[in-house]
Amino acid sequence: MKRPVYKELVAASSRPLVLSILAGGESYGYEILKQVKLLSGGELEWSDGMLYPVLHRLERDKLIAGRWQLTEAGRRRKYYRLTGRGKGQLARDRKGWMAVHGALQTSWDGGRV
Amino acid sequence: MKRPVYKELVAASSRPLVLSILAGGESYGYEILKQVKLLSGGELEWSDGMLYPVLHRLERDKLIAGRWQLTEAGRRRKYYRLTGRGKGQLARDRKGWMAVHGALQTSWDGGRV
DNA sequence: TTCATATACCTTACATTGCAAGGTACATTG
DNA sequence: CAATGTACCTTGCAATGTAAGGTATATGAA
Repeated sequence: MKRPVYKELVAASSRPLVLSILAGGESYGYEILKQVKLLSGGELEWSDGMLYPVLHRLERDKLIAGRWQLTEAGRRRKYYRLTGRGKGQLARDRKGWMAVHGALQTSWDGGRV
Repeated sequence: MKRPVYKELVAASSRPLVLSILAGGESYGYEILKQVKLLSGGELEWSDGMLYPVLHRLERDKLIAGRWQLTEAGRRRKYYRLTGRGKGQLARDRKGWMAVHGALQTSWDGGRV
């Protein structure tokens, strides 16, 4: 049984990862869950109870925009796309992430600055 | 005025970064704050109101161990060192971080898996 | 002397977040 | 007809940083 990534790390990566996935084209909740698993080589498995509130927040903040769609099979889906604001936020998140990653790398390499 | 890193990212990196700094030798709160700033090239500036509770939690969980010391100047400091448990936690945190970082990198590179 | 700055520690109220657990609904497969 | 997969949603709980406040001492400048 794989030990899951600690939740603070999930919280830190959820927005950049969702925005980044949507930067590659429209997607919907259930599919995003599978994309995250695929992107991480199976290392990350998000719960849906965590993802849907994330999507609602991102939509509320106008970083993504959603539209309901019916599949031929008769199933409802909510497709999301990245907005202009979302693109900007993704760039900032990425920059912040890389800053922290750099600090961690440096400290892991022995901490010589 | 620099926009600070979002708080979820601070939460995700605080434990691994503190443990990693202490893996390089004993240190104390005030100094750790400066080391973080240095390690990140000035990109990260933690507040002390965030760090002290982190140190208390890590000590409570036996990942670090503290001892009070008086400087010649007459100032009190609480020095912390990494414990065996702390070493193990650092290794796991690092693994988790790299898993998430890998997923982000892949998605930033275009998402082809 | 007096004032500001740096050192060095601590705590509380508040908003935010993932997690666990629960729910609804329909299609497909055995 | 039962189990599984798809696809969405919500609530209660614990944990966390932020902002703001506090205490205390040393140093250096006006």
